[in-house]
Order: sequence, then structure tokens, then C-alpha cells
Amino acid sequence: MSVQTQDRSYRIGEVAERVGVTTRTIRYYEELGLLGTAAARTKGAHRLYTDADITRLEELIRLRDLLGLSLEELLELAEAEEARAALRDQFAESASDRERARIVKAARPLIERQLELVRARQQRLSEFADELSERLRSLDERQAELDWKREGGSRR
Amino acid sequence: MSVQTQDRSYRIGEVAERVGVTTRTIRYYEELGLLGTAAARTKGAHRLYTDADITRLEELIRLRDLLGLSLEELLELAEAEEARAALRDQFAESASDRERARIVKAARPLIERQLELVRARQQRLSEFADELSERLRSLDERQAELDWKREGGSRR
DNA sequence: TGCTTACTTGACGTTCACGTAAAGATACCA
DNA sequence: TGGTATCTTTACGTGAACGTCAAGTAAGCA
Repeated sequence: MSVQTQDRSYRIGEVAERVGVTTRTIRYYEELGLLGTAAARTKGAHRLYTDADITRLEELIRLRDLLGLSLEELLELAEAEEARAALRDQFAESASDRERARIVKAARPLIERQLELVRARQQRLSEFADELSERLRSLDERQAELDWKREGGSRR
Repeated sequence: MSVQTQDRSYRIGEVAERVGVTTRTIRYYEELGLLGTAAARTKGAHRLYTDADITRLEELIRLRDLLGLSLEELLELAEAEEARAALRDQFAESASDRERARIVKAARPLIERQLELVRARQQRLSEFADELSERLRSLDERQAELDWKREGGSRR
């Protein structure tokens, strides 16, 4: 049923390219605590990322771009989420069912919170769209009025 | 039919308060060309704004906040729109019908463009919302699975 | 007419979100 | 076992979008 996520690991350059940001951005986000400082390293010192890490980064970027959240706001949102994403891939190997239940439970309110933010933004955009449509309608009305006057009405 | 917009004028401080920005922001926007440098002045030198100017400013702020447009992007979007908003309030007194028709015609594509941008953003947000919902669903599924195991299953 | 408040134009300062360069260590590949 | 591409940290630089003085002028009011 569940597809085993092929558990390769990626170095920062590859991650950057895949996600569409620079390595600087990734390091900066780590510096801010947006990506667990826990990102594994090679025996040397090179950072190593999992598929889960990449997913998480993409998520952050999306929240940033679509909702215009500042990195500080992202941090708030993410702080509690830390554990979740970090543990997501090792979910399969995680110890007990009690542990699993805990993780699942903890993850929910965070996604809910994100969904709330998205919904709120959708609401405001919807209002904006309505206003713009209304303006188009109003313009068309004036247009028709003028056309009518110029065709049937008095010419000066 | 049309309500005569009460044609008071406002000074920068009052505008700032009403719109919810600082005077600095308003001057900065003018500096960038976002607000016609034409903003009337008193015989002295104090800037004077009309209701139309305020509406326009609010619109800019909304595009900035809801779509995350940079001021430069706003400028592009607005450049052609300049005439429209500037002339909007004096529409009633504008010279000929030919002139009015011209204004109405010029206004349309700009509003259309804004609407396009809003729609695009709505689209992306919608996709995001769907993904988040899907995640919630998936979490609930796991939750149920775990609950089932813990109740009916083997205890260790 | 004077007083207080609000505005004017500079001009320098600040925060955020990275960019960029330097100097060295590490990883991979022939 | 080199050589080269990729990574490491450190640190200063940068553009956008304003904030914040400072010194002077204009407006509204007793």
C-alpha cells in the first residue's frame, strides 16, 4: 500500500536546484531555524537532505510566496512542526504505535492552521475579485450608455 | 443615479491615517511615480488628495498585500492606469462624450489585467488548499488505523 | 498676531532576505 | 592519486521598502 520513499540523500546544491532556490537561501533558512539544524552531515561536513526535507522546504517556499509570510512568521508556524517533518520519513521505522499516534496527533493542528491561513487569503482575494468584476460591469454600463447616446442621440 | 462624490480634499496626514500607512509611505510612492506627482498642492506646498486618490492608494496597497507585488511591479501595472484614476473623479465634468468613451475604453484592460492576476493567485491557492485537505484526510486515515489496532489488536 | 500643529524637503539609518567573495576542506572520478 | 567540482564557514555587500531625524515653512486658531 505505502510506497517506500526511496531514501536517497541529497547535497545542498542538488536540493537548491530541485526546489528552485540558491544554496544561500537554504543555509539562511537553517540559520534561522526553519530547517532543523539537525540536517544530517557527511563524515566530513557536507549537509545531507532527505526527501522529507525537500518536501518541507518546498512547503515553506509556498507559504512564503503564496501567503507572503515573512521568515519570522514561518518560524512561528513551523516551530512546533519541526518534529513532524523531521520524523515523517522515519515514520515507518518509528518505534511503537503509541509513538506513531502521538506524531499523527501532533501533525493535525499545524496543517489545520495552514489551511486556515489559506482560506482567509482566499476569502480576501474573492472579495477583491468581486470588486474588480463589479467595476468591469460598471464600465461596460457606461460604455453602453455612451454608445447609445452617440448613435441615437444628439450630435454636437 | 450617480452620487456626486463629495469633493473635499485631504492632506497627507489624514490620508495616511485613513488608509493605514505612514506619510513616509505615501511620499515614497509618489517618488516612485505610483501616485501622480501631480497630486495637487496648496498655494503653499502641502499635498492635497482627492477621494479618488485615496481609492487609488488603497488599491495599490491591496495589490501589494494580497498578491505580493513589488512596488516596481505595481508601477508597471499602474503606469498606464495613471490617467484613469486621475481622471476618474472629474469624469462628470469631462469635456465631450468622445473623451468619456476614450477614458472608459482605456480603463477596461487594466482592470482585466488585475483580475487576471487575482484569478491566477486564486488558482494556486486553491491547489494548495486541496493538498492541505488531502493531508488532513490522510492523517485521519492513519489515525483511525492506529486506533483500530490499539483497540482490537494485540497489546504488547 | 502669535502659537501650536502639520507639512515640506533632504539625507542618513534600518530591517529583511538574501548575494557574493574569500579561503579552505571534502567528494567524486579518471 | 591527482584534479576538479562541490561543499564548508566567515564576513561584508545589496536592493527594496520604508523609518527617523533635522531644519525650515504653512495652516488653523485664540
